Amino acid sequence: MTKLMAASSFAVPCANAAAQPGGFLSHLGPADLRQLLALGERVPYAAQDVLFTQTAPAGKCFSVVEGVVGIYRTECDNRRQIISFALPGDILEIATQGHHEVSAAAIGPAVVWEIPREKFAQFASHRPYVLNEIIALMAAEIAEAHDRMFSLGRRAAEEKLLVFLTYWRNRLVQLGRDVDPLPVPMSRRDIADYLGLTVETVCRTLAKLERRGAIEILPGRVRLLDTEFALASAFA
Amino acid sequence: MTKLMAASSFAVPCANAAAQPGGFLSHLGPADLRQLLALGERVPYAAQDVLFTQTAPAGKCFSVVEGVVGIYRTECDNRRQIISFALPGDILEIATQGHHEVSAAAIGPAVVWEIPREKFAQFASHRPYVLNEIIALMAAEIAEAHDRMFSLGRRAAEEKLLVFLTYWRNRLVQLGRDVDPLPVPMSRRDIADYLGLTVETVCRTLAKLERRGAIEILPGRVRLLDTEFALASAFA
DNA sequence: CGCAGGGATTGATGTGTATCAATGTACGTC
DNA sequence: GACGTACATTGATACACATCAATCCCTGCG
Repeated sequence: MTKLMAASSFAVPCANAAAQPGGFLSHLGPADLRQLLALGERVPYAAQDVLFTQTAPAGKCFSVVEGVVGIYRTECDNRRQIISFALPGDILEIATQGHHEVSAAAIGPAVVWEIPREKFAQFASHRPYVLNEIIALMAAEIAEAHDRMFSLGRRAAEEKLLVFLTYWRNRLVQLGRDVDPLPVPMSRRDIADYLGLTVETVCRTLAKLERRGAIEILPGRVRLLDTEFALASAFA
Repeated sequence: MTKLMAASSFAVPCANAAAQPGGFLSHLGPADLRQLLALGERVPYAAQDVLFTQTAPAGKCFSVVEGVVGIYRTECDNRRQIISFALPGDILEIATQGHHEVSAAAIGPAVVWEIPREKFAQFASHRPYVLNEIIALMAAEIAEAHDRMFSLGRRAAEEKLLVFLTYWRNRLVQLGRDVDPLPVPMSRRDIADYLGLTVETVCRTLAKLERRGAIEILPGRVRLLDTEFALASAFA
């Protein structure tokens, strides 16, 4: 298994970046894919490293290969709202013109595939079907943003946490990860900034859910026990 | 002035829908534009009328011609989060596949230009440059969604109101509207559902801002007096 | 003109979450 | 193995916003 993975990674470098299930350009042929990958480069990041910051010129687009990348917007007074956690296969800033309007930082060690914007534009310009892939990708991003707005504006802390945990589990399941003790690589502060809460409220609410038997808190992980029941009133 | 507007509306029916400044397909030539418009139809709606609802099949896309349309997501228990207020020139559900994941309703009397999805897809299929317009449109929508998430997650009620009012003024300015007493056609409930607050908090916060001399509340309107100062700490 | 109904406003009160503060815990470094 | 630092947790308290309730106001309608 491991050998197989290594072999295919060697044959098509950075295959993860583009061929993740449900990920970007999954419908591209191998020839296109190889050509596209050759235009970019693999860049490793350490935990907390910043990929790009809002207001900076958007010269490249990015695709997560390994690890988790936090996308966030900040205000001058240290307030931060995490927009999303990007996982392998996710594309960042693919249609951004001019300047970034968000920042991105590695949650833990991460590998990112980066391609200069003009090279990608050139690649796409004589492959019209790529544009449709981009549109589908952005449509999914917009739909997810709508979910987030509802959660941020209309859910209480406990429901925010439960929705987040089940969402996060589903994302990892789609990547074929083991989620029985669900890995939670981001800090409590990251979760708080993602949900529009404070660190303390996140801790307390998780503790409350644990006392109730809905979850079990482990170092760096959370075991989901009864979240479907706890969320019964939250889904239409 | 009025005569001129009427004349040009006659020459190119529904011109508003697509040729709004900054609106969709503003770069299309007149021939393309006329052909596209012929594929759809003008539909009038009364206040509160529903254009489409979430989970319904997304058979058409929409462009607001007159009035304001609220885009929102609801939960079974009456909770509602308004995603955005669509104004003339705005396009709705242009890339939605399958089912709507939001609902839309007219805030006041409105006119909407509607085109069957497959007809539009056919129109776009042999005009690759249209796809780039769509991508730019969606990129702007995503950027705005990021703003909204920050506001919903990280701003207090007063700041939410001030940011909303200045945003709304800017949007109307871009449409060439008179904004000195700023028209506010949506109800307090709509504003509350847009900002993630309750009706009462919206009323109270507006009253507080009025007492402070930042705004003046008029029937159906708000005069902005000192919002830039009041927002001094809110912008980076 | 009087009535009815829905939105807007204001008040009294409750509560969820933030804030402030302290302690606990894990991990990296010397 | 001791220390230091950052993160996590828990407690006490404050406050912003929600909730419940009443009144006001405007508009449409008989």
